[in-house]
Amino acid sequence: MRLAPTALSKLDSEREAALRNLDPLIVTKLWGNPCWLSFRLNFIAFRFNDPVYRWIETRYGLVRPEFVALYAVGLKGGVAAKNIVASAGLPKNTLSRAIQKLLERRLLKRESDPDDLRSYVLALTPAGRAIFDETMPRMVQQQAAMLGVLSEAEQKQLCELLDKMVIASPTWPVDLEPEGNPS
Amino acid sequence: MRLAPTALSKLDSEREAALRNLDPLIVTKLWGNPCWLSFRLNFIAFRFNDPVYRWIETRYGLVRPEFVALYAVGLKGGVAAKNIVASAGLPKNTLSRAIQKLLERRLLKRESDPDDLRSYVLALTPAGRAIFDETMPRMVQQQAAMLGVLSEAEQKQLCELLDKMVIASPTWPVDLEPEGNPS
DNA sequence: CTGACTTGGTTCCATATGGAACTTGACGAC
DNA sequence: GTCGTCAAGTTCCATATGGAACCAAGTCAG
Repeated sequence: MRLAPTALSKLDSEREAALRNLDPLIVTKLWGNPCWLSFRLNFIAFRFNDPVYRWIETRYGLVRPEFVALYAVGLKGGVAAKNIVASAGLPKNTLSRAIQKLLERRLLKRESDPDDLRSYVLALTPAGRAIFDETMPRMVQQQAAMLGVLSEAEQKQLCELLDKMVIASPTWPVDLEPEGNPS
Repeated sequence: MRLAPTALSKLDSEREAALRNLDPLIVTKLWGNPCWLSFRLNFIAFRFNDPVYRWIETRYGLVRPEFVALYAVGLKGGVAAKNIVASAGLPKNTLSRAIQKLLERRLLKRESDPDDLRSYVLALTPAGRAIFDETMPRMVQQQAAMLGVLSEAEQKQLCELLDKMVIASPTWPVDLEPEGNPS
C-alpha cells in the first residue's frame, strides 16, 4: 500500500521542527496514510471553512447552507437552485430551505423563469449584496494568509493542478467499486 | 479583487470542451471567484468523501464520525479521543458519541491511560480491523481514479504543495479578521 | 395528443449534530 | 498540602440536516 509521495523526505530537519506543532495523529494522517489526498484537502479546507462559517453565523445569523446560497448568487446572479445544488454538494431540500430563509430576510429575491415555470431566477437584494461585499475581503484575506507559505509560482502551480482535477471530475466514479482495488 | 491565477488561460480549446460537462455556476466558482482555493478544495474533497461515506454507511451502518474514529485508530493504534478531535475538526462530543457506538459494537476497545486517568487508549478489535482492511483498498482506488488526470510528477508536486500548507497551518488565523483586508 | 418518465423545488419527519454545562483528573502557584 | 485553572470525556437539549415522498411542469415516443 503506497503512502504519500512525500513520505520519504520526511526527515528534513526544518520540517521536523514544524511537526512538533502538530498533533501526532495529524502527522500519521499526513505521512502514514495511503489516502493522503483526502486528508490534506479536508484539513486545509476546514481551516478555511471553519473561520468563515463561524464569522457568518455570529455576525449575520446565517447558517452554512444559507451562506452558500447567498455567496453563489453573489458570484453569479440569475442562477437557479439547481445550479447551487450542482456546485455545492448539498442536498436540494437543504438548499431549498436556505433559500426560503434568505427570501424571508429579504437578502435574496426571485422571479419565476419564463423558460421553465418550475424554476426560479435568483438575485441578491441590496441588503444581500452588502453582506456579500462585507464578507468577501475577509475571506480573501484568510485565503491569502493560508497561501502565504507558497511563492507566487507555487500558488499558480497549485491552482493549475486543482483545475485539472476539477475539470476531470465528471469522469470520476460516483460510487466506490464493490470489488476493491483489482490492480 | 484578484481571481484565480489560472483565470486567463481559460480560452484553451480542449478545456473549453470539458467545461460543457460542468454546471455554469461551477465554472464561475472556478474562474470568476476570488476565493478560488476553498472552492477547489471543497469540491474535490467532496467527490472523495461522498462516495466513501455513503459506502461505509450502507455497508456497515457506520455514520460519518464513527468511521472517522475507526479510520483514525486503524491508522495509528493507541491514540486518544483528543487526538482524533485535533486531527478531524469534529466537535469532541460528536467524537465521544461515535466512540461509544464503536465500543458497543465491539469494533473498538479501550483502556484508561495510566499516564492520565482522564484519558483512554484506543485500539481496533479484529472486527474493527476487518472493516478497515476491507475499506482501505476501495478508498485508495477512488483516490487513484481522481488523481488519474495528473502525471506521477504532478501528483508529487501536488502532495508537496499541500504538505507545505498543512505544516504551516498552526500559524494561520483561527478567526476572520474583523477589519477586512487592510492591504 | 396522451401517457410514461424526468426534473425543479417543497414538505415531512426521524435523527445526526454541536453548543454549553458538567464531572473528574491534572497541574501550577503559593 | 489546597486552591484556582485547565484539559479529557460525557451528557443534555434545541435544532440543523438529509432521505423519501410529493407536486407541478417539462420532455419524449408513438
